[in-house]
Amino acid sequence: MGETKPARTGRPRSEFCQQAILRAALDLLAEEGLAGFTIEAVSARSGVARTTIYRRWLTRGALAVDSFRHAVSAEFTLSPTASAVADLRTAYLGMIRLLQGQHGRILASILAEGHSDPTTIGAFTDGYLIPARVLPLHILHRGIKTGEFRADVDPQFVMELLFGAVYRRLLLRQPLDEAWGNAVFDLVLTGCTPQPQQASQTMAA
Amino acid sequence: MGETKPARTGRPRSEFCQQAILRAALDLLAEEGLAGFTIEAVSARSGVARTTIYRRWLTRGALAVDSFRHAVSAEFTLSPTASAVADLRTAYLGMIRLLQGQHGRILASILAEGHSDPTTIGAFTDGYLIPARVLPLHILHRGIKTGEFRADVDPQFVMELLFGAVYRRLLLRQPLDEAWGNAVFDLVLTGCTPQPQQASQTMAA
Amino acid sequence: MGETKPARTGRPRSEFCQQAILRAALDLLAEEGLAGFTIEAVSARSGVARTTIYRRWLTRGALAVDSFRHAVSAEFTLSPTASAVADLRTAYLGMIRLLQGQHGRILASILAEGHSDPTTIGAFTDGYLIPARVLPLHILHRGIKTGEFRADVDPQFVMELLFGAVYRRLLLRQPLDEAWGNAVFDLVLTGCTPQPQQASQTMAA
Amino acid sequence: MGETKPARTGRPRSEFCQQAILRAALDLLAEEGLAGFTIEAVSARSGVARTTIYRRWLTRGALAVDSFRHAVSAEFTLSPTASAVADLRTAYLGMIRLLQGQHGRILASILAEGHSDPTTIGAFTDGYLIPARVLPLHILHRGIKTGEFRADVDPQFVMELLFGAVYRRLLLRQPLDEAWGNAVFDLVLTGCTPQPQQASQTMAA
DNA sequence: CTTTAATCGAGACGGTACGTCTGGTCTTGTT
DNA sequence: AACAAGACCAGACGTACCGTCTCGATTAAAG
Repeated sequence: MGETKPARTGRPRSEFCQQAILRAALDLLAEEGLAGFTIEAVSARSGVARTTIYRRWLTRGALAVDSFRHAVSAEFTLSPTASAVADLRTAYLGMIRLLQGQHGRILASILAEGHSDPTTIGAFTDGYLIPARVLPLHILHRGIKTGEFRADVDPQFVMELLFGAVYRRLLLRQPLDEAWGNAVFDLVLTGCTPQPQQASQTMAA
Repeated sequence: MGETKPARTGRPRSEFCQQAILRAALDLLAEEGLAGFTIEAVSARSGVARTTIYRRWLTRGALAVDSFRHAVSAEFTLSPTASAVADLRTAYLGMIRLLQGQHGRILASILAEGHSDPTTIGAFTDGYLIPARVLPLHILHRGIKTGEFRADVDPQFVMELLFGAVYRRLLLRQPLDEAWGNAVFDLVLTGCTPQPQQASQTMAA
Repeated sequence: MGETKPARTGRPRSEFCQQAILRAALDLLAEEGLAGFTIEAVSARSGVARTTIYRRWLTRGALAVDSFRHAVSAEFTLSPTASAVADLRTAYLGMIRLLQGQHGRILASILAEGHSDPTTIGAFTDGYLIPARVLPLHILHRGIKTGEFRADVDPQFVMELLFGAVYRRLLLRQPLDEAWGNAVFDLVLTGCTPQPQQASQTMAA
Repeated sequence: MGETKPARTGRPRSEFCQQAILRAALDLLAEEGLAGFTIEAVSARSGVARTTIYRRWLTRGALAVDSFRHAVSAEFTLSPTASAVADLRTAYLGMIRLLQGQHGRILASILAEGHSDPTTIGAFTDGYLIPARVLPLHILHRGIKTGEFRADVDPQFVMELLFGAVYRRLLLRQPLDEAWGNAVFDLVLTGCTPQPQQASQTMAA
């Protein structure tokens, strides 16, 4: 990888600094949101010089995304069952549970920051969204094969609906709870499962 | 109204300034997003003194929300037809069409700003969301009465799903197009219309 | 006078306002000096509208000078004795006593303000200094006639020395006390009274 | 000195900036007095960022005093003669000559600023007045020893009278000229030199 | 007994400067 | 090289007053 050998010579980067910075960034994002999430503040809180942070992250957003990944990583392990629907629901509710606390606030920060800085959403998409989707997409594809889901269902599209509702609540500072998550899941699922008669045709008429 | 007599005395506020400020704010939000949306910049662009802006809006977010309302107001007129479903779809697609351009960018700005400033989402909810929902909610209630929608459908919840997907795309800078809008609408609708057999029960099993 | 008929018609100016403004101005100058002496503050404290103050005084300095005059006026009555020197000393010490408190602070304000605004020192000179000097100058002239003072003494110059020392102490925030005042008076007097042999000639040699 | 090692680390302060700021401050004070002497203006004129100025001087007055010192420093060299009186007169007239131009205006600015800000007069006293007095006080003490001045003369007090008159003229915007300076000096001197008979006793009587 | 004309309170308005905060860059010496 | 420390430029923040202006509401004397 190009990443493995960026610096062969000179003093190596301190792993200790890395941890201190990510920790401080995470705390600040959780406590005060974007407003308090300032390179200056991260530096002060972590005890690492400002220069060091700038050297490692080009933008505030990149640091935020890395902090989020650092916090969420290794949170997920899922033991698959026979039912793809059940597995998906478990994964979805797990995510909602996670986002109820600090992590939801941080995710919202990233989305907000992304509005002014395209590279942030790039980093978020590539660094988190896509990897995180591998598992649920896999479940969906499995379900399509077993017939639990309709064949014409677009897995990406399903994810979009499921999480669109979540993002909206996060940004509007409305609470996420499991009952609500189940309701969202149920409604979306209804549109994904095989049914005797297609409803949408009638409507378009 | 209680609003008509807030200040009987003193020099009245200039309506000209009001327009100039809202216009400038709108343009800046559309062109540069939150980053360029600075009171200083609004002042410079509108030719109105900074103090005058501060006098009228307590926060940047409040100004953003007002700009958005000012721009969107009187965009909507809907001639109802016999079908509640068709009316709702028309309204939804109309909104999507509107948000494809500048207005989408501005709405995203408001959501982003709202992350750091709770009053902004308050202003957005009270000043825009709730009033704007009156019409679609009315359509939904009508549809429930006529049996086009299932009786146990929560209109608020339906709106949440429909627009959650939209907000998510706006924030992730993904394009809104009508085909996509129709697909969202179809899927959500499937979960709202009467069906021979309830799907979700089977699934939860 | 040109002053008696500036406005024959219309609503006459309120004497009550005049008093309230001068009072408030005086208090502010005494309490906070020039820094707190703001038209806004005078307005707030006096309860009189800002416009009204601007209508009556063209500059801040003019108001300050008027306040000082208003406060000092009618403080002085002097019953002359046989000795011009004694009368002058009495007047001088009386002035020092007066300037020990608030009035000294206010006088310093006027001098300070005058630095940035020439009209203020004009107003001070014409409105206070010159009238206030009439009495001491009269005493000095009397003393010259009686031979208590040397014939070649310039009364204005004597006043300058006596009060230069006072102004200096006021501006450098050093205390004025009567012992000091007496010392100043004695030293200056030595240079004004007839003496057997002229000292200064020897010195210049 | 404790001053030599206040900050060993970090980027050292730019001497170039220091000079540019002091120069600009001096020019502004001379040209427009306190009114135009604004941190903003100093920054604009010197080309140095506002923050840099704030970092180095806590108050406007402190900067003014430093500017004055910077301008006056190394103006004075005096070659002592046999006569203490002559030396003192030379020093006094030298100072008056210096204060006739820009420097007088600047000194007045400092006194004026000092009225609202005690730290300014503190800085002025400690940073300029006291050091500048060393030489004349020395002359006076010498003169007392040699009998040119009376033994009971207080040197500080003499200086006070000499310069009180100067300050007064500066603040009242009256011109300083050498003839006047000589007259002040003569009069004050008369009170300091040995005389056949004490005048003040007669007066108090 | 109306005009008439100035005063008064209230507050909007365009400015200017304040002092603070953060961003990003740079220049030191130290590790 | 990386790192800590901190100077530096740039620019927006929100506040405080400035002096001017527009209102409507008083208030006396003149018509």
